[in-house]
Amino acid sequence: MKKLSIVDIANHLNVSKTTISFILNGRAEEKRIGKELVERVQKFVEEVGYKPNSLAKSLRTGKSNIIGLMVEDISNPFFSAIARLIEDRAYKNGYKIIYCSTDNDTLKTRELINMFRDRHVDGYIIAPPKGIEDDIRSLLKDGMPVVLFDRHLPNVSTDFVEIDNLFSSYNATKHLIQQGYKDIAFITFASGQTQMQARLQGYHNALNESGYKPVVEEIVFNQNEDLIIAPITNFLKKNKKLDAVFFGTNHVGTCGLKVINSLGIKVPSDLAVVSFDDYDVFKLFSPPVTAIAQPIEAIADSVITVLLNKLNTSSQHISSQSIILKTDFNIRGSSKTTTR
Amino acid sequence: MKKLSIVDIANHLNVSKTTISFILNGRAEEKRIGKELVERVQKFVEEVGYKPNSLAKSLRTGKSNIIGLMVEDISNPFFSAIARLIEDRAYKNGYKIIYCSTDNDTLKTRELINMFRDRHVDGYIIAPPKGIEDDIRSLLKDGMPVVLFDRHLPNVSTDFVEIDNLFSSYNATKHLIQQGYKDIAFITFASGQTQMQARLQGYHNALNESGYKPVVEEIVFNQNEDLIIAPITNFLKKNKKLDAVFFGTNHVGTCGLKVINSLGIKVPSDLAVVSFDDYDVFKLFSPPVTAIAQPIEAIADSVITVLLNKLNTSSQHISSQSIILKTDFNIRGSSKTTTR
DNA sequence: AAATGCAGTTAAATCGATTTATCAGCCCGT
DNA sequence: ACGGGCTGATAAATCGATTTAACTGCATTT
Repeated sequence: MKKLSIVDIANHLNVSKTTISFILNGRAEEKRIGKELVERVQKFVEEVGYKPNSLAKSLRTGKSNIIGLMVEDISNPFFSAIARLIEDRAYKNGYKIIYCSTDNDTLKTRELINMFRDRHVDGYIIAPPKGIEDDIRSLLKDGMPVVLFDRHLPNVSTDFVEIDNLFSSYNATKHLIQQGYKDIAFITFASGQTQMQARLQGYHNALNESGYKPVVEEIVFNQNEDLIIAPITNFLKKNKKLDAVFFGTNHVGTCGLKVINSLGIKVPSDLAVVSFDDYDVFKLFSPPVTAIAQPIEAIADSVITVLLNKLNTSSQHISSQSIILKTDFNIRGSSKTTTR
Repeated sequence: MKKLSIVDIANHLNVSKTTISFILNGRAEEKRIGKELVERVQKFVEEVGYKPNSLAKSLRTGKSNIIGLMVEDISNPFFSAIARLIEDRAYKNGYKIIYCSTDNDTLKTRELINMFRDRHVDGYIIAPPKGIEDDIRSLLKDGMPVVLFDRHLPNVSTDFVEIDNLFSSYNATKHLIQQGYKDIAFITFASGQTQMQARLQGYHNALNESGYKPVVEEIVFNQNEDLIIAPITNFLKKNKKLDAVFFGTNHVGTCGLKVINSLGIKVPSDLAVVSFDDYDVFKLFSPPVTAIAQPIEAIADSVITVLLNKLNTSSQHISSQSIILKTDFNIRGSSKTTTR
């Protein structure tokens, strides 16, 4: 028993396949097809469970109902949580997701974009690495709906969803200062991306206001965790006079906590800790780590809303919108209970 | 400048599109096409960067080069880590991934399978919920390559990749017993799936050997974490005489630790903790939690190897294979340093 | 009576590839 | 001089849908 095609249906009912197609696409009324026939067709289609071949459909219409989702790394809890929510919303709206991890590698991302393009995805959701500007522009030029998130590309005019990195970072640093900490380091991944630049800036702004000296350590990203732990270890060993650290991402923060544990550093008496991106590790560490929580649901909602909007309105006239969301600052045990 | 089709190429070179197709598919030799012509075509194709429309290709050949990946929940670190690795391997072999989270919901899974099927994915990688047996059988009947992982369906004969749940669980329980613990509870999600049944069995086996009484608490899964934390809290409050708990999954384990913290229970003096599925939270908890680590890379490798194998050998004669992998038992601080 | 309009339906073109079947020369042997 | 066997290439069918353009009656205008 092969899969049925529209021709099989048409033959069986002694009707033209054109008619079937019109009926199935809800254009029966528009095409003035008799109610009785419409019903007969619908009943039969239902009965045999006929589903149009979506490939053929896509080939003809140019629409695939697939959204390409490119995150930095799906195994990062921040991205996997967002992916999960985006997936839900997308499926609910009749879209499927093809996803991939870019590793912030421009070349890899370029290849993946081409792959998506080749697959005729209808829209793109991308956490873009630097250097991918031209590829995104090229997508836009061809009228593809693109929404960036987590960061944006300053020289590309496109829709994006972000959080208020500058303020969040400023605020967290300020918090440490108010707690009495003076030698506050900022440890993060080396990255020219906007979100990290903003976080760095926020940190600097807060320190400047108080006249404290910034100490920034930039780690080169690597899939191998040991190569992240090693430089953090060196850094903390060298800078013994630090009394607080601010980690720029959840991943750095987690590695940082591992270092702190292995060096036997006491939190917060030896060293206070704050991190960007809240998650279970920070909640469960002893003492729990104060962290900046991104509004994951709101991000996912905004992203998908903006994208669906672009997908449904063919008008190219809408100028691109930037959505900047607020973060939550979750102050936890260590800093609250400590007075110095 | 529209996208080029094979006809454009053919016209421009004054050659038949058939010829172009043969050359591009490496059948030039077989079809005795002149070397000179082959070169001319290849050069031009390279020059203009022509890529065949993969939809049209898929429509004709029936192959989509897409693998459907269905995990329980992509935001669970265990699954997202595996997804990441599978993604890498798949892309390296020219396959893309469409993924989705089943939530262990049979109905949702059924719909997703149909969606995948509709999209003509070439193969399926599934962590199957119960009740989906018939759908899987139907896939197999139609000759679709299917690999299950993390669990299997006892009444469906298909390839699957798993870990040795029974032994791992037995071993972990045994470890607690050897440390001197007597009142050991097993807390997990209620689930009829094979992996959980095996874990339960292992726990029971170990306790039976020692003549201790099993105490099992099964939590109903819920997306809302509060509804997981609440029953665990009740359970721990009611069973004050417990001296150890064994959590059946990373998610339960994490929630369990939250409960332990909020109740002010001291680990391991009040309560020793062991969990299935190792990850950062367990490593960084104080004291670090002993955990059973699944060999994530090996699982991903096995899954993709088995699937690619099935995809490349059209012969249906190969009987299905089951791969059972060993786990690592990571004994950490709490249990090692404590003697009772 | 020819023209127009409309309701109801459909034949045929199209999307962009792959694959089957065939064809035009040319050489060879008988 | 004619069938057979190569070589090198292609026309046409096919995959399964959508969409355009047209066609058949019948009623209504002009």
